[in-house]
Amino acid sequence: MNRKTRSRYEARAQIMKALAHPTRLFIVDQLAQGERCVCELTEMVDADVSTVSKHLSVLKAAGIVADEKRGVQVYYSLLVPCVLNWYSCVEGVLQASAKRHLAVAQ
Amino acid sequence: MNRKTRSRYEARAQIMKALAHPTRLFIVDQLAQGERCVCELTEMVDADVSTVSKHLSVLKAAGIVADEKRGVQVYYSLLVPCVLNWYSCVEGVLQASAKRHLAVAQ
DNA sequence: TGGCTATTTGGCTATATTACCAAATATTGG
DNA sequence: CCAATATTTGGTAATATAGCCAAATAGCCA
Repeated sequence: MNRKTRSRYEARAQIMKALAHPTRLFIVDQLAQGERCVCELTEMVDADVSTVSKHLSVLKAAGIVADEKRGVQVYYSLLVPCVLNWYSCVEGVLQASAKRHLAVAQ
Repeated sequence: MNRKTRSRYEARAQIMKALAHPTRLFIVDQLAQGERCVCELTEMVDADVSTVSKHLSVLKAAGIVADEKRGVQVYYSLLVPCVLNWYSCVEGVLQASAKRHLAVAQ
């Protein structure tokens, strides 16, 4: 793997990494239904505001969400809805794994 | 977010995390073209065999690849080709980010 | 059997990530 | 301006991840 190839895969991995966290996946799901401010997300997630804020900054840095300040609140919105299409695949993996574990147990 | 919801998102994140590494993404791409043994992948990746082996075990634990021992070699194959569909979305994010950076630079 | 090759596992260190708290910043309204 | 609220940032401790080396394991063949 040469340098150019490696950096391409690193860029991709960076984006995947931004999504590879339960709280961030949850946030993305919420934003799929419409924009939300940090306070709303914080209440839904049930973690410290600073924690949620940092999760949002990770998603923003990856280019997955956008933020817009309105008054004292900051509203986040989903910039790339196509990530939602991944779920069917992820669920497929989960179900296949479940089946496999079942088979092993028999 | 209640316990059940959280564990569902954790399961999903686990799978995403397994893919969120440049080397593992590269490996998945190679396996998309057909099964490969650890030694072949090691040569392509250019890292220690033990490192590649561990990456493969992460992918296997997530249910993304399967392994089959044939003689002294172990061949890995892609169990879930649908992950390849994610690339178009990832590339979209990357291009959008590039555009945004360009716009900021102006 | 004994040596050779392929792979995995254990151990270790360096680095990255996460979560919380506390403090800083920004905006609104009195 | 001051107080109150929303958000971000800095600091820190706990945990997770990644890479390498060395050692263990497994199969093949002379």
